[in-house]
Amino acid sequence: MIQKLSEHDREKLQESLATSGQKVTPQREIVFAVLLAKRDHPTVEDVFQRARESMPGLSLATVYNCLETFVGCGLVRQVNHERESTRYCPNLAPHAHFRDEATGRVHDIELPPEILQSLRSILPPGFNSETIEISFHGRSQDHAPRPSSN
Amino acid sequence: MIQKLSEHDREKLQESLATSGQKVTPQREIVFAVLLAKRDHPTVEDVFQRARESMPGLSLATVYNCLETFVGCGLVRQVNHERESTRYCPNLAPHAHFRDEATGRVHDIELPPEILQSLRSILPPGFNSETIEISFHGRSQDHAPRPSSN
DNA sequence: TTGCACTTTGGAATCATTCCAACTCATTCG
DNA sequence: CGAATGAGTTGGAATGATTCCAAAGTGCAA
Repeated sequence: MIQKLSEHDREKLQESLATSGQKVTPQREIVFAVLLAKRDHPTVEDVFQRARESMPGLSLATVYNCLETFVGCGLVRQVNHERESTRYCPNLAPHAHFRDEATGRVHDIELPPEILQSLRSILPPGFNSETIEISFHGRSQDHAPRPSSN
Repeated sequence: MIQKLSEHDREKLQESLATSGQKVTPQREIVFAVLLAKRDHPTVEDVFQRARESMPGLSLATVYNCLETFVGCGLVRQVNHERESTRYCPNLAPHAHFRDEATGRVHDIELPPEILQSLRSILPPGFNSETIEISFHGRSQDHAPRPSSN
């Protein structure tokens, strides 16, 4: 069972929603409380299950709505931005990706070894990573089709 | 229409496949050629469309199979590793994620501002990024449930 | 009380991906 | 040669996450 929001968290919720003309509802309170209660990066389904313990009538659609709302007003982040079709690239050198939100295009960004190295160094002991994925999201002025080198 | 593979690329294909006991087939040649021809990070559907121009009977399932095979033998990379359910987290401070492949759990990794800064600096001029997503994939020794701070 | 804007809801629809059973084709073996 | 084997391919069905939609609910303001 999920604890009620603290006064402070309720205010945060209320304010964030208000800035985009939206309201606090019992459903939103519970969904937000679920996210704060256990920070294990739950899926929508997880949130749904947990929230239902406190509000059995809650619907899955509402959970989707709440989460989208929260992301929209900056209360919460999505861990997997990339929920579109999987893309493939034959560039095996270490590189990052830049996704242009205007065009949907994805560009390769070269990744200097020092950076890769320093990234690896921020992992706490006991964490061993085989791959690192880095993706930038934004806009680029480069809208011309680039030569497809080979 | 896709150009045939160069001798060199065909060999690369042949060797990579051979190491995992697999063979070169016309379908695989075309799919690989499609990937090399235009390095724009195509989706499976894109690859399917392009490959069909050269081989009208090709099926979508085969394209999925080929791509999976290529990823398996290291010929090609997937741009979006994260093709599972979207996850959410209320940690708004800049941080990276570490996904433990053994448990499926996702951990937050603190991200020092210098690193964030140096990452931003590798973007070529004209690229403006609002968000950077960094995710490590590997194994961690930390399998104990961590206290869910709040 | 009525109207309006925002919400919630359940079910249908969509979309990427996976699964599966039938089929092809080259190779091996008797 | 002709059957058996096995990797590979195929189309269609199944799955799973997510989105869409239309109907109903909930204040609040005029």
